[in-house]
Amino acid sequence: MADKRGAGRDGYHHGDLRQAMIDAAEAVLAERGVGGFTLRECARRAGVSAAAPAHHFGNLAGLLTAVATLGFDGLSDAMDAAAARASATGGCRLAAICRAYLETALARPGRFRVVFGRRELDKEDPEMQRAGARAFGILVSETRAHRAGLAAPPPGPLPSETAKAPDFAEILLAWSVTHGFTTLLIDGQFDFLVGEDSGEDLLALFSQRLMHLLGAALAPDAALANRGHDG
Amino acid sequence: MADKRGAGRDGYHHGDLRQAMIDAAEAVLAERGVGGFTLRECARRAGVSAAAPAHHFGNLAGLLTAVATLGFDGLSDAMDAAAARASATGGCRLAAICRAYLETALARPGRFRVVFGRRELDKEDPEMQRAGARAFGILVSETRAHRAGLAAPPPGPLPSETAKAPDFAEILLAWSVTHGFTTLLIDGQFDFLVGEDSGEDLLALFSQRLMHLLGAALAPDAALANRGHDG
DNA sequence: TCCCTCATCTATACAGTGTCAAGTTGTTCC
DNA sequence: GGAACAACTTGACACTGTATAGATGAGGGA
Repeated sequence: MADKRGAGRDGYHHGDLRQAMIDAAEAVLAERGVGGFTLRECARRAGVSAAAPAHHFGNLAGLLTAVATLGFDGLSDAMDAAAARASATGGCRLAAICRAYLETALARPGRFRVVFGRRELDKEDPEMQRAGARAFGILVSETRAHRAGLAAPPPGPLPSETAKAPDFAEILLAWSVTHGFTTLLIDGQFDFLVGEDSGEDLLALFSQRLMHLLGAALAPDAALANRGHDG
Repeated sequence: MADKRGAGRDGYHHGDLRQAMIDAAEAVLAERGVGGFTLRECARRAGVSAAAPAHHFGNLAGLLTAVATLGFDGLSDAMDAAAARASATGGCRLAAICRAYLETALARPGRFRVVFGRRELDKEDPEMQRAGARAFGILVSETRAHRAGLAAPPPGPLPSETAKAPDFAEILLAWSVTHGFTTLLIDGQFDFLVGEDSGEDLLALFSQRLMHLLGAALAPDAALANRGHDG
């Protein structure tokens, strides 16, 4: 007999508390942000005592790690879809995944902040490691294919095995500019530069300039031109 | 009569609690990171009750805002010094300040994380607004001078008044790549790419590639070459 | 000299947090 | 049907940030 608490809740046992906690966590993150995130509040929304989640997640870090895993996979899914769309329309795949990275983070800032270290996570968790490796693998293979002038990355060995290739500096720079722009935008660091309402303009500007930047800095011959400057 | 609690502590009153709290905050940040930061722990180290700091900082956010102000000014000082050094040795000023940004963050990761939004700050605080505007002003003027082919930025109006200039996209990208690289490096997101001990190599690599990237993407003619790509 | 004022600090209390130990409930399997 | 076990509750603990009221000492005017 499901009472009004929601489907699956039929008395003492919840039914699917793990999923309910994750849903509640996402809702709390969306409403109150990372700073206002609380394990007890999530348990309250799932209609369960404060100690109940411990059986599924161990502790607070465990729940956040599950959210971070979702975040990584959300990034990967969005990047994959964007790359496929770009291939279909003849656009640049690398620019498309960078823009997808930014848009995904903008759609769920709280989740994105959980992924990128704003609170303690369990970095040994195998599921999260898999999701993280998958997301980074997309960045690696797409950057490499872009530099090689290929239409799309060929199927090959796992990215983590080939990550120490000599061109990983370009991969890091492509990721850095995307991640940096995303982080600064989400954290409102650009607010005193542009009005609140011009977020769309900023996004379009990013895409446009990013194209040029990627084209100029990550071209196949870029790694060979080694100038003698000093810092 | 100063007892063993420290200079200036002569009984009921502390003497310079404000500075002592800031020092304690920096120490706690260095030891335990942002996540382990606690107002009560700082008060404990300053040899003072938990409620004492309220009179100087209002609340926890007030103390963190003071630390963030220090962080902004630390960034500004390091960038100014690096730019002057670059001018003296004939190096690229923009690359020098980007590298200084990275090195300053690496030297005090906890302080850097406080500056960039890992915990609640008082964004209306005038001192912090001044420090933030100063740091960003350096980035703006140096990027603009770099793009104009000048040896150094000329004295002119306040950067905040001219920030909406048409070339602010390039300023944002230069900041983004530096900030993104810094954030990812500090948060250990590159750890599975490179070994723990090769931080120096990564820093050198960053400087070298950054030079090329800045040269290619932020050259004076870069803004004019507007290709018809679509995201 | 005394006393008054006021910023500074202490003591105490309160609601809220994460986590642990022990007990309760329901399911599943023999 | 009973046993074993996972899932959940209850109650407690140490800890947090913050509010309030009271204690302390420094400085200024008479």
